[in-house]
Amino acid sequence: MTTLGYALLGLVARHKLSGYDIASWMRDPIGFFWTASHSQIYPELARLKRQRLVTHETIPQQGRPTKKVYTITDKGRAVLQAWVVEPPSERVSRDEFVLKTFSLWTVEPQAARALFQMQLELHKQRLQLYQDMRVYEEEKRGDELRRIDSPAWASYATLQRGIGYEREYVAWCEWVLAELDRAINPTKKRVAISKSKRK
Amino acid sequence: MTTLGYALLGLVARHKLSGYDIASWMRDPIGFFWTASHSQIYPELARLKRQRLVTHETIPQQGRPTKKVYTITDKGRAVLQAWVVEPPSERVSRDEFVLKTFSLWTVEPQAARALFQMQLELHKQRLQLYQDMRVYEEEKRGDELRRIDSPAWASYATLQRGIGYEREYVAWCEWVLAELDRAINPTKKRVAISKSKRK
DNA sequence: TGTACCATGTAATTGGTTACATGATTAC
DNA sequence: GTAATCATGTAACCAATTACATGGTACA
Repeated sequence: MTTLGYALLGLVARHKLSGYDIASWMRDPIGFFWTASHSQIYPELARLKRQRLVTHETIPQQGRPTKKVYTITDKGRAVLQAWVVEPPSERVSRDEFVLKTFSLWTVEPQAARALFQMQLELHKQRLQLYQDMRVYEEEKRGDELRRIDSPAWASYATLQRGIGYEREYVAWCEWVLAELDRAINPTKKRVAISKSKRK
Repeated sequence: MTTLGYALLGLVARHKLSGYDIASWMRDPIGFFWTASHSQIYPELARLKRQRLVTHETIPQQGRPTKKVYTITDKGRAVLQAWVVEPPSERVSRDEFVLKTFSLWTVEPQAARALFQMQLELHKQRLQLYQDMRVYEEEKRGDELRRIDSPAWASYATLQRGIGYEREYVAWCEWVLAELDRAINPTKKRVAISKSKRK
């Protein structure tokens, strides 16, 4: 079984979904840390079906291609549960941007600054988005978010991780920018820039 | 050019290194967010050489295989610099553990607890390690860490990211554990468990 | 008339991991 | 003796991305 397989099981354990539906969910990363495209999803669903971890109904439609709607089987649920509680195989989380930072000493501070400014904006935006999602979920789900056996709670837990991740990324970008600024305006005892000091 | 190629350029821009040396550095992730094994490194070095981005001296040794020590070329440095300031292609950072969390609602709270406890310890350890490294670097490098055109500063910047990442991961694990505990000891107004409250 | 959405697949390519292959030296 | 370190490579496999392939409906 591949990790993608478990991702798909995790989705069909929640809802009946077609391959197309799954592909739409996974265009944005599910749980904020996993994506896949339809070209990976369709063959994987076929594999899951051969292993009897999912079944599907074939639903003919008027004026649209026939679709297959997948459901998890008891065997599938058991396999999913076994995987969930298994300690994860720890692979490095690669981050191209941090790798760039590793060689940041080779470039002009001004260019580095522009780069980090962009990245800061990107992560600020995502953070804002996730925080809005949190507010929305809290309002919409209410008590469901306190039941750890509800899918809503699990999604909320991954959302928390997304928020923490982005918040930390933002803070790090700001730290690097401050370092770069220190080098760009050489020590003139920077006074009263407090306007941009939005903390 | 592949991202790995730039990682190698970033290393040989700092020191003269053999393929073996590079493989040793990259067993642990460089910049805390990139690894590679020798089977990937040797062919990539050959490719970089064909493109004249690196050169090597062949160094025969007594009682050891001849080694090739690589250096970056001017062309290589130019290519590296151009890549560094280029905005990164944004790929999702996959995290199998967060994906497991997405399906955590399907399993027993006790099993989930054990899982998160393990993960918490793991990230606490890494955090401690990184923090020790920071102290060590600060003592050893001193003023070099204030010069943004020094490799030491760049490494320090990536270390900061590693620390932030792990600190946030720890906080998130603790949050999930608190949630799980809330469900495990049903609302008995948890009093005086303060012994295990190590904050 | 062209773009977006619904719907499902296969093929080619790239990047990364694991395994295969060889062989001397040093330290326990 | 046996494991770890030094030293370099190739081959096989797997996962993920990008491209190829088809075709109707809805909407601006």
